Amino acid sequence: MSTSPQKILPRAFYERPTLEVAKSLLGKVFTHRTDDCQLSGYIVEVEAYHQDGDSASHSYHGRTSRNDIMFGPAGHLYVYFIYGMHYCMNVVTEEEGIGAAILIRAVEPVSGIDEMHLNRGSNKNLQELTSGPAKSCQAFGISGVHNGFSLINSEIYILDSDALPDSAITASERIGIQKSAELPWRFTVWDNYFLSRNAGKQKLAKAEHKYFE
DNA sequence: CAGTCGATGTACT
DNA sequence: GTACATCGACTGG
Repeated sequence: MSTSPQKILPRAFYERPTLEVAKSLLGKVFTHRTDDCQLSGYIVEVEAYHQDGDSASHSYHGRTSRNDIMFGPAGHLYVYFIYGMHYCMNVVTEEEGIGAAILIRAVEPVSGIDEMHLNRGSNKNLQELTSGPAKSCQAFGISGVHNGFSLINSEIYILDSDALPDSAITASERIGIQKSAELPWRFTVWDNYFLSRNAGKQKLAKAEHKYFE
């Protein structure tokens, strides 16, 4: 771990091709600074969504009131409500006018873990805290009120970190979708303990911190 | 373990 | 009406 002060990722980081941003988001430190504490964790699983050729994307059929944030400037949070009870969070990519974003599906907790337990409710083990998109939102206290928040100058931001080696990153099909299901636009930190699902047939090893020391 | 299924609100056809 | 970028409780082996 570097000893230099950690830097908030600038807008230029997000204003790039979505698949590049998705891969380079792995290992970065998602952070929500609240009045009481700082919730943070390494991003270990993401999925890319784009208006071009991706019928699973909320933006595929054009701009609406729900997906409006996806078409706005990069570096903002797109939060949506799903299945009547859950929130999922995305980071908006590409230049303004293009509807693209990256779903944050799993995080490895770093700080504020006690607060995450409170946010998630009782009787959860550590792995259950953030091993899914709606779990991560709940653990980090993210909900619909945060839709459209800037990741550049608000209490929600992502800190830079050293890039992971390519050998640590796995691409696979996205989870929980029917359309465009063949696109390999899910990116994971290989074998991380906090993934929402196992990437393959391998037994899920308790390998957190493997790439983050 | 793996598979199934109900909960529950909103966007969109 | 129907589908939905999910989760957790429950079943059976």
